[in-house]
Amino acid sequence: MSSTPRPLDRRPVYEQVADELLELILSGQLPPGSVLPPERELSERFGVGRTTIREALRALQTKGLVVATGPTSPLCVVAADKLATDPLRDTFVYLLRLGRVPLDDLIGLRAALEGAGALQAATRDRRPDLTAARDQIAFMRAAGRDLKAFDVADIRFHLEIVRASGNEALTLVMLAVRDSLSKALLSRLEALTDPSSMLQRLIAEHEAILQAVIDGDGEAAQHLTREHLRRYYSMPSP
Amino acid sequence: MSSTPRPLDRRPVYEQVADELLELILSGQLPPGSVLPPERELSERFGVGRTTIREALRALQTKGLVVATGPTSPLCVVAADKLATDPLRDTFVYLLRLGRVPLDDLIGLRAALEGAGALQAATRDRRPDLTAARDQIAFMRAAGRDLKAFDVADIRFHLEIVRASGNEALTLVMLAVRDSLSKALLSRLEALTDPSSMLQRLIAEHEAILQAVIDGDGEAAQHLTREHLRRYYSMPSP
DNA sequence: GCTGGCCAGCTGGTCTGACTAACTCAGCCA
DNA sequence: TGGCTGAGTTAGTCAGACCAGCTGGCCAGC
Repeated sequence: MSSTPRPLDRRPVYEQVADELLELILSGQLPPGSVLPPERELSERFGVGRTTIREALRALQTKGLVVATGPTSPLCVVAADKLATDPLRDTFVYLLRLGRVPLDDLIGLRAALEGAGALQAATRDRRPDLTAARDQIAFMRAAGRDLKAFDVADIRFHLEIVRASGNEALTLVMLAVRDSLSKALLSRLEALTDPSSMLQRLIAEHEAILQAVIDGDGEAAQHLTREHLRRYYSMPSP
Repeated sequence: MSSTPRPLDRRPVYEQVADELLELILSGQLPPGSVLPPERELSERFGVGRTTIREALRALQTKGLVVATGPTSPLCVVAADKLATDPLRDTFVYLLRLGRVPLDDLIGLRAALEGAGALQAATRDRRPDLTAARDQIAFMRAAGRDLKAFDVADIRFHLEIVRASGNEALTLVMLAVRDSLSKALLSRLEALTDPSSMLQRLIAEHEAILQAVIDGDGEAAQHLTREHLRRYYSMPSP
């Protein structure tokens, strides 16, 4: 009776289909930006029902590898530059909300990432372009009491510093962690009754960080960044 | 005719169902480890077809929030401590294979994470327990020419150092990055014809890192870790 | 009384066929 | 020429059905 020994392909079919499609995407046979065949065609091609195809596609969609372009148009493979900070951020949110990691650890992770980014930016061979970061400090000054505008410039400044490290992976993870934190913490600044002195201090800290990076003092850049973030996230009651 | 203004719930129903289930999980109304109701019951309760329920569950499953316990048993909410290194690692794999981030950036990210972990481990208030890390160095020595055994101890050593930082988030991300790298790179050690001298050097580097952490010299611990990893990943041709 | 096997019912996995709503585009009409 | 119409295609959704594996209870045989 062992004519078909069934070498343990006990995994559900939709998983196998998802894996095959995944490999087609990762191997480039379904290049980024290309449109996937319609569900019914995939259904025929794989010899499985449309339900199964849909569940496989849903998995790929959740992973951020394929995206819907319109209500009734076929899915398409995500363009490489549009790919996936969302799943990263979501994972951090889940880890936080399910109590797998404490909030302080996420803050520490952001401090570690940005500290390392500043260090790398300050010490890399090719001097990074920091005009964008400098501009953000000017925006912070110009913001005056406009906390919203200040916050935008703040966010942008930190992004530019990490970006100056030239490490795309560092940048992406930092963004994901920051987003997950901002989902957990309401903006600290808005809790302050008289934010102006705090804003002055934040501007000064940003300036110090930028200067350290410009001076190529990686150690200082890292340390200032870490301390700056730690203070920021423990703000109203330092 | 505007009796039902349809306030723009244009998102597909399975997404809305997934969001509701997600919120039930994150809010603790479906606590970790609890069993989800059967698909047919969810179908009735939400007033949607079973197809829709299944697609929503598939999304949650892909995010790693619910897991199948058996071939025919209902899904259950993942236990907090089992949650999600996989989606994290997968994301890095996709970023890498789709060319969104270069390999060197991922290596740099791991160096940044582990460097920061070593720094934190060396400078935290409460002295960390490093006996496990020390043991791993002994195992490396005992491994002799057994590259497999050496590698296991190597992996474990790095894990213990980051774990000594006390930052769970740092540890999780580091593990995910490392796994994604090991999927991209075959073990460097196996490419060497005469690995013994290299192994000696690696052991010495591990010892130096451990010593720096024990000495509380965060800066040295960080620097040694970063350089160690950079060398390791560019190994056969330094 | 206990054990073994049988059976019914529940579950997820899968398929089929059908319908709806929205998009696309060719072709028609003004 | 330019706008409109209608057919075709598509994802989204549903209902119903069947299978395979597991669970629990029941019953016959020891």
